[in-house]
Amino acid sequence: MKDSFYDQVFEIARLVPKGRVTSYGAIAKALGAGGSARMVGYAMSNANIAHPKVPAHRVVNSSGLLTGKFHFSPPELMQELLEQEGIVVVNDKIKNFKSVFWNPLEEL
DNA sequence: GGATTGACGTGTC
DNA sequence: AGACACGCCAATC
Repeated sequence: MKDSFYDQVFEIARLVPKGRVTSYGAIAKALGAGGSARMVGYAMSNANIAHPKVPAHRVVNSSGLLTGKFHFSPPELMQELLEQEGIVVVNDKIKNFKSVFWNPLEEL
């Protein structure tokens, strides 16, 4: 499954710069999938076992909420990684989300 | 090959 | 502000 939708999602996810985050919808749009934001998230389920590793912690929902944190080995890992990159997370959501948001469409 | 599913998104109530 | 509903679309069963 190399040319599947998943791999495209992984690619974009890997392109997210350190200290920045993006949303599922943004990735979907960057892929031209538009409304298939759910697929992006669904694909990230494989991110845990995907190689090379995918910085899934840099991908959140449109509200900057860490929706998928419970999918990490330790759920708190997601926030940990984000904070390590200088991203402030409060109450499971990213602070200054708009400031750290990385738009794939603008970079690609 | 139809039905189910989902780490979403946007709009309403 | 918080809860609920519907739409979208590909992968999996």
